[in-house]
Order: sequence, then C-alpha cells, then structure tokens
Amino acid sequence: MVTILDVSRKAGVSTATVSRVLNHPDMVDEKTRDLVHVASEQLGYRPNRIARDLARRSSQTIGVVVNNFASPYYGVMLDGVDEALVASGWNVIAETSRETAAGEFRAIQSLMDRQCDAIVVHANSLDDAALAELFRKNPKLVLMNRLLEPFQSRCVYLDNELGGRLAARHLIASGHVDIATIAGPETFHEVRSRLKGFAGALGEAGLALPDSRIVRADFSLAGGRRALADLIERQSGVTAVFAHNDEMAVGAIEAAYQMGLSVPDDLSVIGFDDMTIASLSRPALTTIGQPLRAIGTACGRLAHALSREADTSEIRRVFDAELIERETVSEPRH
Amino acid sequence: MVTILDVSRKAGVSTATVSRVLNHPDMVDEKTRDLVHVASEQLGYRPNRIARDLARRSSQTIGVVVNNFASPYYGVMLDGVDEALVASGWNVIAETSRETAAGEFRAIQSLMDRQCDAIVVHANSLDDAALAELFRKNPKLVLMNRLLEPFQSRCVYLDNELGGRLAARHLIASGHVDIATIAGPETFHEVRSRLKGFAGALGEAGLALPDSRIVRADFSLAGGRRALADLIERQSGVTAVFAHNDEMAVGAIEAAYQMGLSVPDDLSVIGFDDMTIASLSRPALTTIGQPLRAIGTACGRLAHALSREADTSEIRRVFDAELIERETVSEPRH
DNA sequence: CTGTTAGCGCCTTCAC
DNA sequence: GTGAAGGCGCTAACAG
Repeated sequence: MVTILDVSRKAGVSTATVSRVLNHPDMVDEKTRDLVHVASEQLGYRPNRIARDLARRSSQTIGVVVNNFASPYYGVMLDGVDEALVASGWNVIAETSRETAAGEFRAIQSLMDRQCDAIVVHANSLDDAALAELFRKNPKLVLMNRLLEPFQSRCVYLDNELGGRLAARHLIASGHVDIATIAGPETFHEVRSRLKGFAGALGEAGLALPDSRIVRADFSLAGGRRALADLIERQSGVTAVFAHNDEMAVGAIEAAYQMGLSVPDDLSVIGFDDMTIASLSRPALTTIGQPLRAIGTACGRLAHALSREADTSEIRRVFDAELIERETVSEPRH
Repeated sequence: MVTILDVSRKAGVSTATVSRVLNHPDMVDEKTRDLVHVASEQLGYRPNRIARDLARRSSQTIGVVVNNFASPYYGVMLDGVDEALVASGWNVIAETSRETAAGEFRAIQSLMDRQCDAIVVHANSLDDAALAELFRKNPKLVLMNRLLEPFQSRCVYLDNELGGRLAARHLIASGHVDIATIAGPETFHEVRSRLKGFAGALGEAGLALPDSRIVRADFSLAGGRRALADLIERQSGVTAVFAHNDEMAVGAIEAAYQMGLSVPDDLSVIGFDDMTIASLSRPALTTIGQPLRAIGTACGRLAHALSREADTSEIRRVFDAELIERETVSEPRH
C-alpha cells in the first residue's frame, strides 16, 4: 500500500503538504501542487479513507438501512437516496435489517459505528418507543416512510391516511356500497393509517367497515389469495376490495377468477404501491401510487442537510398518495 | 464519544485489556473481563470501527457493487450475498454504479478505499480489458454473474449459453421452425452467450438464425413492444420468439395482442430471468430461470473465503439455467 | 494474565 | 506557503 508518506518523499515535500493539496488545494503553491500530483499519480496513490475518516471524525457518507434488498419497494427508495447525494460527492452505503427488530437495531448501530455522518432508516419492526430512544440519542437519524410524532422533522413519509381515503372514495364514487379490505399486519404503522383513512372516508359516506370486512394478510400474493377466499366464503356480498399492496391485490384477483368471479365485473379491486406488477398484470391493476423515489430523494437531502447542520426547512417531508386508475375497478353489477 | 480510554479508566485497567476482552476474551481473566463489561455498559461504550479497521488493516466487511438498487434482479443477488455472510458476523455494504463504466470503476475504488476485505462486483459496462486490469491489481475481487476468462476462479455466473440452448430446444421441441429472438444490447456479455447457445441449438436442428431474425432492444418493456412490431412488419412469418429478459417478453406479448395476434396460439414467446412478472403476467410467461439468490450466495462465500485466503475450491461457480414452462409456448398453428 | 509502547495513515494546529 | 509534531481511537507485539 502506498501511503501519503511515500508520496511526500517522492515529491520532496512534507506529508502535510500532500494532505493539503488533497483537501485544501488553494492553500498550496501551484508548483508544489503539480509536484505532488505527479508523484501521487506515478505511485498510484489512493488516500486511505479509513485513516482520513478517523482523523477527520467524519466519513462523508450516509448510511441507509432497509428491510431487504430484493424488493423494489426498498430498492427504488435506495436509488432515490443515492440520487440525492451523488452530485455532492457523498457516498451512500446500505445494509439490510433482514426484517427483524433486532436486525434493524443492529444495522443502525453498525452504520453508526462506521461513523456515517447521517443515517436513513426504514424500520417497521422496531416500535415507536424503541425508535424514539434511538432518535433521541442520535440527532443524525432520518426515518424513511414512517412518521414518528415526536421527531416529525426527521421523518419523510407518505400520507397513508390520504391513500386509504383515496381508495375508499374511488370505490364509493364508482357506486360501491359493500366494500371490504385486505389489510396488512396490524404491526405496520402504514396499515393502521391506511385503515384509518379508509374507514374514515367510508364513514363520511355513511358506510360502515365492520371487522368482518377487514381481513388480515401478510402482504404476499398467497396471502391475498387466501384473504379473498375467506371474504367470499363469508358470503358477505362484497363487491369491492381494497388491498394494502399490489401483490395481495393480484392474489385476490387470481382467487376471484378461480372462484368464477370476474374482475372488475363481479368484483372491483384496488391495490396500493403501484409497483411494476400493477401495470403488468392483466387486467391492469387500479391502485394507489406512492412516490417512492421522491421519498428516497427527500431522505437523502434531509440526511445530508442534517449532517452538515444545514437548514432543513425547505425539504419536503410529507408526500401525497395518488389514485392510479387502470382496469380493475368499475361499477357494481346492479 | 466515549472511547476505549474512558472504559479502561473506569474499569481500572489498561486500554490493551479492554481491547482484549473485546477481541480475544479468552486471553483475559474472568474477573477483569466482568469489570470491563460493567464499565463499558455503564458508559454506553461502542468501539469506533473506523479506528479498529485502521489498526487492524481489515474491516471484516464485503463490499458489493451493483448497477442499481431498484431492480430486483440485483436486489435478489445482493440479498444472497448478505445471506451468505450474516452468519459469520461479517458485514456487507453495497454501492451503485448507476449503470455506467465510470460508475462501476468509481464504486469499486470507493469500496477498496474503505478497506473492504473483498469486493463482489456486478459489472456490465466495464469491458473485459478494464476488468482484467482491476482483477490483476486486486486479488480480492469477485465477479458476479459474468465470466472473465483469465480470472475464471473468481467468477460466479450463469451458464448463459445453456440458457439460450434451452430456449431454442423448447421452441424446436414444440414444433417451431420460424424462430426469432429479441436480444439485449450487444455490449452485454450475457446477450452474446445466450445468442451463441440459441443459434447453436437452432443450427443443430438444421435451422438458421439470420440477422433479420435478431432484433435488438434495451431490456425494457417498451423495447420489447417495438421489437415485436418490427419483427411482424418484416412479414417474416415468425411463429416463436425468444426474448432475452422477461420484461421484453411481456412487452412483445402486449404488442402481439395489439396487432391481433394471440399468444401462444399465433405466437409463442419465451422469456429469460424468471422475475416476478413472469409468473404474474397473463398468460403466465414461459421463461428461462436463473438462480439469482444462489449466485449471490456463492459470491458471498467466495469473497469471504478469498478475504481469509481460505480454500475456494468447494464453492460452486457455474450455475445452470432452467426451463420454466408456463403458458406462452405451444405448437404453431399449422 | 496484564501493562507499556509503538504504530495504523491521515489531518491539522502551530510555528516559521 | 510549508514543515514539525501531536493526535484521531484502537490493536498488537513485547515484556513482565
């Protein structure tokens, strides 16, 4: 490994000077600057970042923790974060929590240990109390796509209540009265918010959402399938279903077909997320879209600002869900 | 920040002892070990990883570079790498190349600067020569899903030729004679291999693959759509198409429908990758699957072994593509 | 088993 | 504008 010392010797200057041409080029004479450049190129010198970070007590990197890498849901946000920072020359490094509370905790710690200047975390296993504790201790934490009330200013999130409301209103506007929902696990804050908005909008229209019309599933295709089967078996006369993500919606549609129901003629279905499968499945899925990339970008900007203790007031933190009409919602049959 | 010195003082021992209980607990007396544990817990001590890495000249982390995070194609492999290493306590950190050669280079450098003990790289913008240069200089580099002949032992990849052959054989076995392909950009090594296998298998069956039956597209849905339209306009009488990824296949199917052709009755289509959309689109896509997660896992294992200079001979490096029959291939009409 | 003592490679005051 | 020197927090011989 070629070090700053090697370069300094070859250039006939001190290590301090080499360091200066790297970090404060304007503080050094042009001639010596060239000398150093030549020497370091000839030697193929690369500054040891670890050493630099240690001396500076800063790493110019933003850490991101996500549930997993495989899902484009996280991937798109991750790309958004990266996009926000690439221009500034800062790095982003990502770690997985493997979808457990312990993993989320561990990943955050690991990124802190690496001296990340700020950390963007997507957490849905850690509960509010645990998160609050972490946020109190570390002022450079940003929460991605989740709201933690006491630390609002460091949260970037989708207005999930609005999402739920939009779904309900669209179904109502299409003439539905017998409406059910395939919700995600209760532990997810998104799920609670969506449910709240959904039930609220139904209520405003004089419609109820009894427990019998709320089925829980695990965000998977198979879960959506089972949930719809459940719903139909209950003979509840449901004509429209709001699923909390696109996969479950597609699963529900498949199950409906298998039971001889056609979508949207016999059953209207609306999903959530607007992932690729929403536009690719047939019939194309009507859904509630969320601007994941923009959310990621905002997180990146917020983290960057936080790490430099810059102003964060101009950074958007709440994003609107949006109805995306495609082919799976129509008027009920009669 | 609480340092090892604070802990040592509080515990009434030297920093060396604190360091030992952290890294070589068996070398220190149980009593003093407890003393240190208590002290460090009371102070909320967290070892500074940057400092540790600098002193050790090793980081116990594997870096991974991928084209982007948004595509599950990379995400699944990334998760595979992580999966392979989580048990060993090693970390993986990932960076994006943003799909440019410069980005690939930059990301690799960046990970090297961070003293990653090994680096897994997915590169398809860098050419063989540039990669070879990097691999020569850095013995701890692993190439993910690509073959670089001179450094075979550090490559983990899919047998793309086999994939191409499987696609051709399946089409031939189904009775097709007029066969075309929607290939990816020529710059992708996978594309060249698949084409080679595909043309080879056709040749074995006495069928030719003239240039007029090779259409290039960019791996996108829209690209697939356009490519199929091209093909049909040429009036080539094609009855079956092999697309180099699932997205293009789905695009081709859409275009076929729009032109009044039914799939598979009028046109058989086979994709590549077996991503989620293959099983979710309707009709469900027949495709060539590749074990992305396993490939990622193998990369992780290889990188880990390399970084410890352990034996790598037991690690699988070549993976087989596999035909996955669904609904988009049938016999030609007459 | 434990403490002392050099570093690891780089940055940054402080003099000159 | 430049060099000397100390320090960032931790690890790893080397003695004892």
